[in-house]
Amino acid sequence: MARKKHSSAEITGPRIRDVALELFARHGYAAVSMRQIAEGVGVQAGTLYLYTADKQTLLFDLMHAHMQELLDALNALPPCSEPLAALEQFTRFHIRFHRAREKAVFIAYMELRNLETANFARIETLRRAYETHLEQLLQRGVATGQFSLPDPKLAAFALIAMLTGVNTWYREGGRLSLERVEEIYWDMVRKAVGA
Amino acid sequence: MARKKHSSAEITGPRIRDVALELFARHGYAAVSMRQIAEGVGVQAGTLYLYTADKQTLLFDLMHAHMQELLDALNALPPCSEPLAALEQFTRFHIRFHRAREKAVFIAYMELRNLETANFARIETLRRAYETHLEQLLQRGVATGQFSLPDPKLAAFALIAMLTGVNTWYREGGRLSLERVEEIYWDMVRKAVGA
DNA sequence: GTCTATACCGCGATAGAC
DNA sequence: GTCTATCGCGGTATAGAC
Repeated sequence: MARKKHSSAEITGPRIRDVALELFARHGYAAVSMRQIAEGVGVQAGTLYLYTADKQTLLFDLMHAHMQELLDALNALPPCSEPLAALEQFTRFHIRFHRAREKAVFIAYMELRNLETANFARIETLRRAYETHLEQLLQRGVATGQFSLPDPKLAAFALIAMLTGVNTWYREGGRLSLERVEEIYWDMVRKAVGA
Repeated sequence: MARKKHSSAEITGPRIRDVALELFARHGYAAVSMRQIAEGVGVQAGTLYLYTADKQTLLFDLMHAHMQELLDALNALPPCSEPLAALEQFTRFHIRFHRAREKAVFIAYMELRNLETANFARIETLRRAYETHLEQLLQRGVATGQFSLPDPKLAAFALIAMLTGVNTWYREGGRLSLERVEEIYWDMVRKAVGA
């Protein structure tokens, strides 16, 4: 069976990234060794280097894939020209997307300082694109008079920080369903922009 | 001069904490070595162990001192029974206090996972006390009918995340003064609670 | 109180057998 | 494709001289 020849290789690459994501999120990039990752995958440490150039590249690839997925998902949302409806869509999307990727989100925020300069710049560019999307949405609402905001840029920062904060306290099976959390946060977002 | 005998000891302890704060904030606890801290202080690595039991204790002491200072400063604010005025006072206090302690704040949020279980529990207790203070303030405003909030606990989480987020983008000498930033955030906070 | 020296360990990464 | 073995380095922490 010639097919068998490459089957484990096709599995090992993604497995390495899964294990690294888990361990980096739990203990932090600097605190996790390549040997630990290898143990989680079930291979020897040297084997990792068949799939990644080095530890830094492994971190960058995880963060880059996450940010790219975030932007792709944002752009895949149904178009929505009405500012208030667009803001509600963004709010619910942000909470759901980030909630479903708790580990990747954690890494994307916490491990920025462990990226080498060039890698850092690439991730920051993607993050800025996301922030700018919200900022422009808010500006449209201000232009139509539906929102009342002294500074749309700061408002974008403030809202993103507020919404991402859900990840720090939300636990599956807790007091509130995620749907209910979306409702409560949307209520605060709507009021905060003066709509 | 017998006084001289202990003078350097009285200086070295705080110096170690200053340097550790700086390095932990910049590179992360796990990425910083005791040798680096010693070099920053200007002593040999072994000397650090005259002032701290180990690296973990050094981290815990920094975080604990920060959280204790935060609560002490909060409790030292002039009493304010009127909910709207109290919320404005809290908003401005939070932004100013956190802005003035950028490094300690960063560590207090980022290095929680590097604390051993017992140390983690102690820090979490202090953090919860701070959150509860805001939650109860919001509840008073709901009780008087001045605030309109579906869930004061979530609102407390949301507002703290939003306000702490200032630290991620604010830079001295940037487009806006801190006083102006306080105004803009207070405007959003006031609206978000339905006041 | 600070130094030098060092024990002991685990790190990232590579070489070469199979 | 994965293994074993290893290089060279740097980690935390301690011992003992001064």
